[in-house]
Amino acid sequence: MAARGRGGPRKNADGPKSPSRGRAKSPAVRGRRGHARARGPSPRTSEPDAGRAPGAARSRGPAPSPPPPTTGTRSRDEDPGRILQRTLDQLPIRKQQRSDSSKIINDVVQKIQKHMETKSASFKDIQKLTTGSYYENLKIRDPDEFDVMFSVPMTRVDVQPFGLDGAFYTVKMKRHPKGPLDAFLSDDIICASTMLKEFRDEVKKAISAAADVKVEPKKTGCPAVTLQLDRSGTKISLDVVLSLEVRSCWPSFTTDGMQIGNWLGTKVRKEYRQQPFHLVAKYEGSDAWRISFSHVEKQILTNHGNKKTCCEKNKKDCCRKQCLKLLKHLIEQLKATNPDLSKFCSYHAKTTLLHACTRRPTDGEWVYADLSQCFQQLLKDFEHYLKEGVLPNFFIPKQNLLSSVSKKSCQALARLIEEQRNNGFPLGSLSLLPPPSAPLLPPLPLGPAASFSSRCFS
DNA sequence: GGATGCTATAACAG
DNA sequence: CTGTTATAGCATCC
Repeated sequence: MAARGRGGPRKNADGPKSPSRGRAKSPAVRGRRGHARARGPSPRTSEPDAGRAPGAARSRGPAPSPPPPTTGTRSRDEDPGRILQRTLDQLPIRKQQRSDSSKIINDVVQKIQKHMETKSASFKDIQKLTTGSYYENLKIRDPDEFDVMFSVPMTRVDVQPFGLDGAFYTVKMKRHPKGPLDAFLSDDIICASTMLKEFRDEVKKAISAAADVKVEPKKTGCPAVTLQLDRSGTKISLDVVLSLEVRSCWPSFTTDGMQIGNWLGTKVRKEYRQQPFHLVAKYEGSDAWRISFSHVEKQILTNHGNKKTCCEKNKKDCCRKQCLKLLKHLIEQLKATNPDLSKFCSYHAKTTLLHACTRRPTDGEWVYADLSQCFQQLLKDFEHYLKEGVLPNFFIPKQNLLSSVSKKSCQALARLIEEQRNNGFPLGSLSLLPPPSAPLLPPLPLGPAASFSSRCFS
């Protein structure tokens, strides 16, 4: 997948399949380390700890476009930027945990991959594609959920929409010689559920020797084979997803989607649209496959700046990813105590951010020091979608990601978020998570964050 | 086709 | 801030 922006000397920036955006970082610019702004619980001095969010309310310099409107509710004496920063500080995955989990996951994934390549006729051409939050560096708190797609490259297929919103498609093989997928065909149409059933069986075989890996029962409509790993106390769930990689023009339902022209540029958009797309299988129902652009999402989020240098070392930092992490965190927190919200997922958050980036395309509208305002605005965006009950898929505008969520749930979440937002610090409740490793220290003198923690949502 | 090298990103220590 | 450690991912070499 993607992540083209990474690795290897880029020979040139305009190879036909390179979505590179001509962004080749010159060698001189490399070696950027992460922004070490999150460093566990902040120092307890009164010094500015939250390195990056000092004066959220301060002037933003020559902003190319008007700042997001500030809500008048900035709270009393506490700097909301600081509260947000303290919350953010609690979200990163700890190094040791990351190391432990990835070791376990990589081991299992490699087993499955090897098995498919060597023991299975139908899936021997499969390609591994890592997707989802963890591999986008957007997973928060615990590395306990991983997504890996196993993708079968297709040549010469006819993809037809199935249904009205452009989310599902049937796949027909055109004039084909005998091939490894013949067993899944009926009238040359690839049957998703048959193929997925066999895939699932192969996954089971691949991990049959591992006592600490369990296969979850299949869930109708869910495209994944979900594995539960429990190795010496570390519990991880791994979604293994079967997909078809289609190298042809994107379906017409996507024509008006992914409006990143003003944000990342029309050239970049064109490059992305020249990449293959994926169709993921699901159980039961029809023989339809659901379309997925997770590889493009990953690239967009990696190369998220209006300017090429966004977030590079010694260049301006933006807060797009931070805003997304905070929104995901907020939704997770609300879900944890509210059963009515079970239908909401992190993809709603991600989609909201993508739309927000197209509406406010310049880096100047996402300056790190303005985290507080940017996040408030993002919450307002989300509330708007909830109140309308309509959140268009970023790639397929006709598809409403809230169509299967009841109006009641949408209203409920909108109200909860509004309440948070109008509270002065929407995140007050959030920053209460106990620090990752036992909080030996008394609450910091900086503010109510710590005392909020046990109060809200409990 | 596996080992290795290089780079991007991030956590984290000083 | 700088430097170190770690995973991920691409490219290249043998």
